[in-house]
Amino acid sequence: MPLSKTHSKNGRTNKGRESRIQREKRELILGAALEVFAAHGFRGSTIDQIADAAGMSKPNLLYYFARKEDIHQSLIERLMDTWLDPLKAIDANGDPMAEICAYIKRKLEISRDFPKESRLFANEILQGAPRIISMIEGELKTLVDEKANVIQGWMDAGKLNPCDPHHLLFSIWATTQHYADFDVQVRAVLARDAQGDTHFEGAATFLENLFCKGLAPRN
Amino acid sequence: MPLSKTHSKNGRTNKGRESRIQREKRELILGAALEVFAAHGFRGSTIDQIADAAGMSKPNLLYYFARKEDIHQSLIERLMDTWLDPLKAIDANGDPMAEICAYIKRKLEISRDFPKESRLFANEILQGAPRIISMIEGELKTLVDEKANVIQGWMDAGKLNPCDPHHLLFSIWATTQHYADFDVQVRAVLARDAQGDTHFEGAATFLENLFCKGLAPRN
DNA sequence: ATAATATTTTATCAATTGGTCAAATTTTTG
DNA sequence: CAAAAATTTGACCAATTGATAAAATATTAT
Repeated sequence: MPLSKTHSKNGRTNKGRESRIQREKRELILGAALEVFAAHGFRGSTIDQIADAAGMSKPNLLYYFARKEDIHQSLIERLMDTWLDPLKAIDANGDPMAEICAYIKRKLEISRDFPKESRLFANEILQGAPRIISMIEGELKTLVDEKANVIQGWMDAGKLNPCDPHHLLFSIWATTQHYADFDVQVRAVLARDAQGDTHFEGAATFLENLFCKGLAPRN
Repeated sequence: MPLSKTHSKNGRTNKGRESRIQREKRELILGAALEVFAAHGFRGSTIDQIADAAGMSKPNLLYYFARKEDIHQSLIERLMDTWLDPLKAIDANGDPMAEICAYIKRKLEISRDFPKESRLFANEILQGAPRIISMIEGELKTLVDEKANVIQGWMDAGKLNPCDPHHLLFSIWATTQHYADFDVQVRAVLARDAQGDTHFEGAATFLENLFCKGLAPRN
């Protein structure tokens, strides 16, 4: 008996549990979909491509995710934690300079370790964020405003060179995510002989230098 | 007699000239295509969408550009000048700090005045730059290496805080283009009442501050 | 004006796309 | 082992997509 309807609609088996196969195959599909969506955006990606990349037939894939949209949604959801965690981790009680440097470092590590996730996010934003705009306007904005206040407090206390905290966060996002999103260009321009992820070290050094000098309070 | 073959293959009319109608319609199409490609990437955009946006029928559009690829190619080509000019304008004989500040300002103005072009470029890079990788590895890399040398010279002369010039350029590209490419997110996060392009002023102030302090030589 | 040329429309195509269905197969459970 | 449930497959479908052909219309040159 095909259970795809029951299964697909609530994402559960009859007994209310996910089988081992389901867990594994869903994971397989999400991995393949991440690759494809990151490279072509939502509209530019096809279910066939994802099924191919996952090594399964299209109807089989659709047994696990009833619609293309659902796969994308799943990816975005699990991406969000990865995306917001580093910002959440900024500690209002820590040393201002150290906190911001640590944040930059963490964001850069995410670009290095999860470049496809970064490109998935970038694609979504570039295309007008149709599927995550509410999260951006809600959860993200709230969190950003909160941390911007923390940073503003540090500046008011003379512990950081005063500047707009929102733009500071933008510039940290931009510079760090650039290494994942514009990876092709970065590699082409640097084009050293052996180029694994070596440029990430150079980037870390450069960014620490830039932001440390740029944010150090005037004495 | 339908001249689409002759016309489409070499982009010229029989008499070797472009008619007024051809000039105007091509322009109309490119404008519409820029909008669509910037929003959905190459694969995510359809000829129908572009034709709709240009207010003409699909076959009529295909009379001016025989293939979807050709429209995209045309856009990319005319984009390249806009993209490389500001970098070319960096003057080795100018004042280092002033030159870099001016470069940042110009790049930010381009994000403000040509956001769709920026997103078109970002989409192309994100998707692996399949259609412009040779330009990146060739013309762009050559130019970047040349200007990186100029900047290195300034650092060696003690006129700039020493750091990797390539990463410096990356960080300028990233921070300025961010305001075009991630526009939706920027607006959502800032979300002030009246928000035309006001945030570009804030961005200019912030970036000048950041890079000026970050690059000023230690005395 | 009229012939030549350029532009636009209508109709159409084959391929691709997101998605469905029922049958076949495999896995799990009793 | 057998029955039940879960998974996989192959055959389809309607809509969309990139593109073409030919007829109809408009423009330009003589």
